[in-house]
Amino acid sequence: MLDLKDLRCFIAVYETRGFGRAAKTLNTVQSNISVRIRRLEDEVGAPLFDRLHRSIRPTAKGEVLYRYAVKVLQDISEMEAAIIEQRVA
Amino acid sequence: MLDLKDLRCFIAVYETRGFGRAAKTLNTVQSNISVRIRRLEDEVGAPLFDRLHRSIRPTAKGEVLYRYAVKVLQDISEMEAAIIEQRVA
DNA sequence: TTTTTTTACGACACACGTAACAATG
DNA sequence: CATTGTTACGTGTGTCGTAAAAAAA
Repeated sequence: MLDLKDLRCFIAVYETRGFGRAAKTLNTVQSNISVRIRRLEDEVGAPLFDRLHRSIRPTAKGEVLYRYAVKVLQDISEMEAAIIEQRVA
Repeated sequence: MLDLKDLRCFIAVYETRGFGRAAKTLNTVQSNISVRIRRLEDEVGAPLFDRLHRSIRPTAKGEVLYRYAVKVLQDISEMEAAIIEQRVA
């Protein structure tokens, strides 16, 4: 089942163009990033990044996912802010 | 940290007006619902439901959360559909 | 007695960080 | 050799369902 951590992880990899750099961003290690991305790819049923020699590049599905993932996390931030401020939709 | 399962759980409780009924909806048991809602309330820092004698009622924060939670889950459904259809944002 | 939520508990699964590996430049 | 992603493993944390409790109608 889809997890928000997977989404945050994917976004970090997409934006930093690297598993190791994403790991630093999220204060964790490469191996955790690796398994999360692989599990995401298993769920999607297709690779999200092309592994090149020394860098990675998002696939077409990766590009699509990124736009939606950003929106979802923005909505969640908005929700959290609304809850503590007691603001109404 | 916020979890999508918590959100689904909260929505089920809100819509069914009961922990037990939510449990049936989600194919689980009351106790799991109870701990998830309590953890959500701990994160929010305030109760989301008023426990009445034989029923529950959402608090003001609960009402606010519900609107946003529904939107978040809708966005996620949209994202999942877009990924398998390769549709662009 | 039935229906509700809460709490305790044991078993299993998952997530995390460490470490080692392979491959590239 | 430095940097990349992958894999294996031990430990801890979490999740799940069962069972029992307490309260109310």
